[in-house]
Amino acid sequence: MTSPDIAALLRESDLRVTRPRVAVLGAVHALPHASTDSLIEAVRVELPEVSHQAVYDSLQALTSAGLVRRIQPAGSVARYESRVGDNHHHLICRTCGSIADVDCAVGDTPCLAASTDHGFTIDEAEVIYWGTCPGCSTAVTA
Amino acid sequence: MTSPDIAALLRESDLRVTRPRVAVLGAVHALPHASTDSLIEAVRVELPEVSHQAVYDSLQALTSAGLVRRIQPAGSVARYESRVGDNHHHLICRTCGSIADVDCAVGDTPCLAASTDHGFTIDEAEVIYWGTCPGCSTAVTA
DNA sequence: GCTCGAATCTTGACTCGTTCAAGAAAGCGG
DNA sequence: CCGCTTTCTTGAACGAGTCAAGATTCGAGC
Repeated sequence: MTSPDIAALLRESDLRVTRPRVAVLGAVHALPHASTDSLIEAVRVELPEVSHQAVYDSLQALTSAGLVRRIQPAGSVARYESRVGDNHHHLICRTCGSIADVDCAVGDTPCLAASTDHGFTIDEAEVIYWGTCPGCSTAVTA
Repeated sequence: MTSPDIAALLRESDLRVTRPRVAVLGAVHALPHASTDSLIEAVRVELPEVSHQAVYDSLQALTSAGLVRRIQPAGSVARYESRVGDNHHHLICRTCGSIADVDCAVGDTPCLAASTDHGFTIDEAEVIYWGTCPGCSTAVTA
C-alpha cells in the first residue's frame, strides 16, 4: 500500500488528502489492531511534528468514511484495523490483550439472526471471542 | 429478591456480607444494565454514606465471584447485570444506548465455534447486536 | 457476648485516554 | 494564484476508573 494508493482511497471517500491522514491510514494498514498510541508513534516516524489531536481527528474521519474500523474491547483502549466490510470477528487474549482475526463461522452476515429482536432494527452483529493465546497458555503452564 | 436472599448469595460465594455489598447486589438486580453511576445513586437511597469506591470494590468482588456480569460496549461506560451463566447476548441502540437481552439463537454456547481458533483457548463468545431501538426509530421518522 | 486479625470502607488524590476550544495553516475549487 | 473551508497545532479540560493510607467492620473462635 503506497502513498498514491492511499491518497486515491481518501479521494474516493471525498476526504481531503492531507499528510497526517495519509500517514495515519498507512499506519493502520501496516499495524493491524494498533492502539491510538502506537499509531501516533508510527505516524511520527514519518511526520515527527503531528499532534495527537490530528491523529484522533484523522482516525475519526477515516472511521466515519468506512476506511478503517474501530474496535474497543472491554477494558482496553480503542484499536483500529483496515479490514472493513468483510464481517470478520476478533479473538482476544485475556492475558496479553493480543487480537487475532477470525472469519465468521456462519457465513457472510452471521449471527445477525437474534432470537428476538425486541423491535430493534439490527445493523451489525459484533462477535468477540475471549480466551488465551498460545503464547500466554504455555507461559502459564511453564 | 430480599436482603436475606442477597446475604445468602454472598455467603455462598464466600464473600463477607457487608451493607454496601448487599445494597449493590440488590441494586444490580433491581436495575438491569445500569451504569456504575446509576448504581451508586440507587445504593445511596438506602445507604446515603457509601463512597463510590465501595461500590466499585463491591462490583469487582461480585463480578469475580460470578454473581454479576460486567458489560462494556464500545463508547459506553461499564454496565452490570445480574443474569449470569445463561449465555445470553445484548442488543444495543446506537442512538440512546439502551440495552435489551436476547437469548442466543444457536443454543447454549453459541458461536463458540470460530472458524479458525489460531491456537487460542476460547472460553467465551460475546455477541453484541448493534441497531436502533423502536423508540429511536420512530423518533427519527417523526 | 467479646476480642482480634483480616477484609472492607472512607477519603482524597491521581492517572490516562479522550475530547474541547481558539487560532494558525494548508488543501482545493475556481 | 485567491479565498473559503477544512484541518492541524497548542494547550487545557473532562471523566471514568484506580491507587493509597488509615479508620471501620465483619465474623471466627473463645
